[in-house]
Amino acid sequence: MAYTTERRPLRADAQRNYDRILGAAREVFACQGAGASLKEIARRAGVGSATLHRLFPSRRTLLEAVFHDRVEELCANAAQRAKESEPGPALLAWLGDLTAYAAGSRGLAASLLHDGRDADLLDQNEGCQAMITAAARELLQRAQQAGAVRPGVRAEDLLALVNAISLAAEHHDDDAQAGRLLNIAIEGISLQPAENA
Amino acid sequence: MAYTTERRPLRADAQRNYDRILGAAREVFACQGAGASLKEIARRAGVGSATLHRLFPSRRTLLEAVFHDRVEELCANAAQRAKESEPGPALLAWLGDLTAYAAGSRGLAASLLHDGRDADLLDQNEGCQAMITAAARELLQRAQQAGAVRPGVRAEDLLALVNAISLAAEHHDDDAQAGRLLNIAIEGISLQPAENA
DNA sequence: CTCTAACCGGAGCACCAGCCCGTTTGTCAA
DNA sequence: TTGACAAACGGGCTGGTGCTCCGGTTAGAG
Repeated sequence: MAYTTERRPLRADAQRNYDRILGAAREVFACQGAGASLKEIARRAGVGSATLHRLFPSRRTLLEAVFHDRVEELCANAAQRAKESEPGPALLAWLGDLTAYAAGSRGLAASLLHDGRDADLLDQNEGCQAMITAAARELLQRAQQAGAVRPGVRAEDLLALVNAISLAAEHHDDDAQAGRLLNIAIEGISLQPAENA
Repeated sequence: MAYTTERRPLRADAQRNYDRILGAAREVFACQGAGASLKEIARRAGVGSATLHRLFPSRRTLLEAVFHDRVEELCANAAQRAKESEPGPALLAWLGDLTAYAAGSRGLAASLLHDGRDADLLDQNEGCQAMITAAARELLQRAQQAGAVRPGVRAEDLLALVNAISLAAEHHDDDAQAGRLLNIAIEGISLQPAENA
């Protein structure tokens, strides 16, 4: 809840506003999607819009902050999966987690797409993207060493694909679609011949 | 160029404006992406914004009109591919065409996503989406009958995936990514065991 | 307690999509 | 050819956005 820029401790009032904004953003994003009005968030947080823009210079900064804990959780899942399953299944299971999560949090996918060349996000390199990429790379590497996944597949591609799938599925009424699309992708990275069903 | 609503012939001036807007939209979308300002398009077409909104009730209507000919071309490609290749390779080749095209026309993918529940688009069911879906279904069905593609795969899913891939690749600097992602998807739908490279 | 720098937030800017409505213009019948 | 009328036009308005400027407020160090 009290995640802040590590630069220098915020002044007490600033920290309070930071938390309020984060809370409001969580609610608003959840029910209106990631495209929601920032003014509305500021209003609901009882804060001027300038304050919001000072603490979160871009919409994406805010999104990253909002999703930060849940992404951490997801990365923890990755470690857990790695421990309790074989490399191959671990990766697959985690991709499932990821898809479910991304499809569930409306608009996360969309916002993560919008180009990484976001100045203030790059130096603060503990961004969500970086964490997830690291986790994915780890799982993928082990799966590849175990021979469960084709060697040509890259972690970034896998993530991009999952991201894209979530995004696509979000906009079709069909709830099960994300699962089917993921399945297409998975069958694609699996080394074993596909079943003949 | 002179594609119009088939309802009733537009009055001469209206038709002229229709064409001008289409021309301007083509230019503007091409260089600014599909999110470009509609006012700017109207301005460049030498037309009031109301006129644009009357002839094209939504941004998507305009996009559909702009891309209509090229989509037709794409569907013609599908027939061509079907004639000159085996069912399996034909589908794969066409998916390649589709990806290349979608990745090339910035923003088409994004706009096609945004939910199909667009009233004025549904009755005018000769929309791009419908044409492409039909073409894909045809190719897919033949490929499946020939045993080249797993039976579980649906045409809509395939299209959604290609669409998602184009969208994802568009936002990463990596130009070759679309190809790699498509490859992941393809290996996934192929019935033959993956090569051991 | 004082004083400064950090912080606040409303007013303002530029932009957008979409609509209203008085005006112009194409079209068709007389 | 002319007249009448519906069709089409487009400027300007509304209500929204993201973002910034700047005069006022306040936390908190000394």
